[in-house]
Amino acid sequence: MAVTKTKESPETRRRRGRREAVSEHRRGLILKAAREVFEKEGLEGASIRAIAARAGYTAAALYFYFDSKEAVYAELLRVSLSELGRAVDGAVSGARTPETRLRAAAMAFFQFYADNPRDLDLGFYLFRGGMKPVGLGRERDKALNAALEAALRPIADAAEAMGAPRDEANLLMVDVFAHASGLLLLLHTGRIRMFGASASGLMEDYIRYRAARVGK
Amino acid sequence: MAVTKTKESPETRRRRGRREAVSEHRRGLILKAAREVFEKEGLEGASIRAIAARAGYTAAALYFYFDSKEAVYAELLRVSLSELGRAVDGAVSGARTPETRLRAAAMAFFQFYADNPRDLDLGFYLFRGGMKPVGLGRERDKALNAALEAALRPIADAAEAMGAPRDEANLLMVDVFAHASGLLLLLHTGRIRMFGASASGLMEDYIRYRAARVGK
Amino acid sequence: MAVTKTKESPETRRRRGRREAVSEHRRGLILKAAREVFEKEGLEGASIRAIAARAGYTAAALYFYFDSKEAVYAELLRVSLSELGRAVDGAVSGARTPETRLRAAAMAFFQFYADNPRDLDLGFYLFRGGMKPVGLGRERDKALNAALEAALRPIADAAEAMGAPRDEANLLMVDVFAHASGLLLLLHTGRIRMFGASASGLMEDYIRYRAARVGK
Amino acid sequence: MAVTKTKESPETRRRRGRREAVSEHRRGLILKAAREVFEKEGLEGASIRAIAARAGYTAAALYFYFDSKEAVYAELLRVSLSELGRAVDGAVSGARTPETRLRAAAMAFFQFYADNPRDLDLGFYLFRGGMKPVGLGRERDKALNAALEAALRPIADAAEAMGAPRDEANLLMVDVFAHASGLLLLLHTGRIRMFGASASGLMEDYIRYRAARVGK
DNA sequence: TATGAATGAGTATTCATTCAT
DNA sequence: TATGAATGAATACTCATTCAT
Repeated sequence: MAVTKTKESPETRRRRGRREAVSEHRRGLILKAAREVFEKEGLEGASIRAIAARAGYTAAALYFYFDSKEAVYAELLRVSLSELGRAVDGAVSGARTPETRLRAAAMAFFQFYADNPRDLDLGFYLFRGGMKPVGLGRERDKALNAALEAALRPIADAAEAMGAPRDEANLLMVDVFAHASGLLLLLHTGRIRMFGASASGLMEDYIRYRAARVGK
Repeated sequence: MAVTKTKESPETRRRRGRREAVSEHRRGLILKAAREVFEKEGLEGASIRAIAARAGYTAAALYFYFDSKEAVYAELLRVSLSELGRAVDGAVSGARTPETRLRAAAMAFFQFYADNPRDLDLGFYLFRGGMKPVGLGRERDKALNAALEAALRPIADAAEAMGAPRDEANLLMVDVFAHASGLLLLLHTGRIRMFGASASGLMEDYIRYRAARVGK
Repeated sequence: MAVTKTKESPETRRRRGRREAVSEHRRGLILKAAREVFEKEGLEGASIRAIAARAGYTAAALYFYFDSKEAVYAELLRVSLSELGRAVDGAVSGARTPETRLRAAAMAFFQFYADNPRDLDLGFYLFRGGMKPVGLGRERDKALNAALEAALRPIADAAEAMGAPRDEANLLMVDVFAHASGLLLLLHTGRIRMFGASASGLMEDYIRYRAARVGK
Repeated sequence: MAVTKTKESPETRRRRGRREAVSEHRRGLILKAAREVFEKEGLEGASIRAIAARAGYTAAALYFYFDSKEAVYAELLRVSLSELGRAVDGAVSGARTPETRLRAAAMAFFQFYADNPRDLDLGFYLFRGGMKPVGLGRERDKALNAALEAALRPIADAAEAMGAPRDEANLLMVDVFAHASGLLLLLHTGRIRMFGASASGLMEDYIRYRAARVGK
């Protein structure tokens, strides 16, 4: 280091704390702007310039807060997944029996994305250029995948509590994930309406019958 | 205008017919090229120039055959959906009982996209920028949706033949569509592998149990 | 190919010839512009935009004529080296004895760069970022190096004709190359003047004494 | 202004001295960092930010010690030239006769840059964008040129000691400078290897024959 | 019908520098 | 003295599209 670092005075510490808080806040504003642009323009239109402009910044300024465009999206996705996780956990915690926990978790997962269509897009962003995984860097990728899996985990846990062997519980979890994803896809692309069906109704039916089969 | 429009002479008509046939053929060549480029490079790499080059044309020349890049993709999708329809019809036609028809149709649908991932991308391309419908013009959109529905119809038909009321048969069809879509999504994004599951196995399980419930 | 290629009509051929000539001419104009920008702004300022602007084009248009910025410079350098070669060959061809050929070749090399300082820069461009070879692609690089060597070759040839063994002739050639380069460097950076010396005088002295030692 | 300027108290003066010493020291640390970055990344990679980071500073902080990026380089070059001077002086001081002094000085000059290629880059940096003098301000420029000349001076001195008139001694010095520069250029750009020659061998040959001609 | 030519808007990212604190 | 924040200009290159010929 270039200077001898003495212990921080309380005043200095306070100032630094304030500065960091402000910085964190601005980071948040940029993320918010990113979300908005992304909501209005879709993933393709969400250029670094557009995001910066919406946040009241120069494009160059964003690089002070994020390393790259990918980093912005990764952060957005991270937050999204953690909210998803909270939503599922919250739903599960209010349920007594394994059966109700299973249904609560599955429906919470479904409902989260039904209510926040853009979060679904965000999840799909990991797989850009058609369906080719994009990889935001190995580590970040792993962390995001782990967060997704964590959000789904309560489903498998409930199934196990109902007496399903672990493998079966896992398959059930994946199956629920798939069904929810499919319905959400149809829902958000207007195809459910096209067939005159109700997405959450279908989800509930599915989960009811699926749950009934657990452990048999 | 000063030009007197006379009725077409037979000779003129014949010539025009030939010209149109030739033109149609060249359109086909371009589509073929587009498919190939698209298969090799994915949606992102499939630029108008790349397609044109592969077809032995200049980029500018493509605009004689298609209005825009979108139009090329729409056409590709149209062909894809009609192939899907044929695949499903073919599978159904070999099945005797309604039950086997139901399973055959559903699995054919699933398998078509499992085998041709790019066709799935193409389907999703209609909803680019995440899930925002791109709208290639109302009419074209309608036609494509109709083609998709036609490909799924045998599923509902089989369900009806098994005794399900029309509404329920329709819902079943949508549900199958959703489940297949979800599994395919997971499959093509590597998430099925991540959870150690087999997509077509899950699809078969799903359809078996689903079929068992028809009419009850 | 998309169309059946029939033999070109004379009219078509003529037209194509004209078009190609025009195109070639415009390529030349761009190269000229590049040279000028490069002369005024130096290598650092010679951006693709600046060149395009000077040529009356959009930056994007340049890519119709050249694959990349490097390609523009490579072409410039190629022309420069071929002119250098011609200059040396011309000088040599007017000399009768090996001794005069040696001097003529060396002085022609020196004089070419003394008269055209920017061509020297161009040569150094191959080695950008300090002295790190940049490599315009292996093949192009090789071709340019070969052109340079060809321009110097007459020096070694003359030395051999004077009785020097091949190895010694080659070393002489390199030595001449080095001395000329050094003097030119000093000349173009104003250092010769700083020491009150005459670059071409020094070059002549050097070559005279050097020639006297050949074969001894 | 309303401020009464009083004579500095001894205490104030002492404090100021300490402050300046500290400042000078930190300047040195930055220069050291600059040198290191520059050695690792070359001129292109040596951004103000990279240098600052290595020195443990923010980019902005550098501007308290240097006026601009150019200024940093100028300072680096100044140090480099003074080291060059020391190297030459050291070599000369160990030599008894004028002849050996001449050879020692010339070879020390050559060897310094052969061993420290980055110092050569630094020298060329003054003439960036090809050969266009960059001008760090007239004065600085003059100082740097003087330092270079001082490093070369022993060569001319030795020649004079051998009996050469001053003018001839000066020309010899320039000629040696040129030859060394040329060989170094070829050496650092890989062209010596290309012709299968040894740079220091050629330098030694050159200086030997050149020395033999002094005074005749 | 097809081409060559050209454009304008767009991409992410880097950089030296400035300034209020 | 030093920092965090911000900027504006710059970079090479790509793309879908248009238009005169």
